[in-house]
Amino acid sequence: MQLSRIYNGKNLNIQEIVKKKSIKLTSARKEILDIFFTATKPLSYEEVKDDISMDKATFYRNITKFENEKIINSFESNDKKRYYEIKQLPHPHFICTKCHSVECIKKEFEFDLNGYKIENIILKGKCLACSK
Amino acid sequence: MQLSRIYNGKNLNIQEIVKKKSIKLTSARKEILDIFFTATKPLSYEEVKDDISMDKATFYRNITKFENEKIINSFESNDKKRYYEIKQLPHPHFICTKCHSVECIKKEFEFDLNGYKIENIILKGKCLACSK
DNA sequence: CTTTTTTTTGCAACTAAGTTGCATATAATT
DNA sequence: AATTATATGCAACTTAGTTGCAAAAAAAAG
Repeated sequence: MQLSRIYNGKNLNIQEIVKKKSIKLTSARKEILDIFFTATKPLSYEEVKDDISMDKATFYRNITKFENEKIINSFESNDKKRYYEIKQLPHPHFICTKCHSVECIKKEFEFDLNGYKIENIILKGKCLACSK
Repeated sequence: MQLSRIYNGKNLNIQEIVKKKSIKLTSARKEILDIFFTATKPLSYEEVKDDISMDKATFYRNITKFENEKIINSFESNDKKRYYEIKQLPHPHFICTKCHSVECIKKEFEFDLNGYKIENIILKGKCLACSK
């Protein structure tokens, strides 16, 4: 189990992060955080359910807690599912309207709407494979 | 009932548009198109249901048809609802993560991801009222 | 370390946006 | 006007996510 990773520019482990947020580190929460810390893209419940041992109610309740504590970030896709990722430096996401794949975009993107606070940018369209 | 509007740069009326797409012009479809032609922002089924006389099955089936015919465009919001608008020149949308309001953004944007075909840009964050 | 209190978990039942099957109604075609 | 094709309403269904509740696990108190 990988317990540490770059998080907001600092190399922290799960215990430290959770401690800072005063969340009890239960085994269910360890499982969830471990999966999302090692993931390279946002994942839905469907994509992780076979790798976790808890009930879906527990998964969703913990995810909600992590979101409130700003450890996890989420957004809706076209496929009616919600996708979750560890909150890192803000970056755009791409969602394919054909195959519903979700990717992180490394490229810089700036968009200034004065007065509005932009938290996430989602680009929708056809991914590399689907636009051929 | 407003039956014409600028559509893809041309001033067409509903009959002409529907004719071009070879869709039967039923009264349910007229109702739907009229609402979306006069709307100034994307709307969900919930927001229009009191202004239409058809069953929700009919609404969704027709919306799906309009999407296939590229008359209507849709995207998912944070509130689990789908939002629909008449397909016009591509423009970004803003979704408030607090009050769930949906707006069209007039401001120009450009984002080039080579190989990817971008169809819609969705900015998520706090709207003017909610970021105070 | 044992008891009490607080938080978390699993289970099952629920919610709500959107979908589907089917018989009937409406629109377009002949 | 009759025929054929398509659209509609209704009710039943689907499914991601939520909620109530009793049991289990942690933490706090004694």
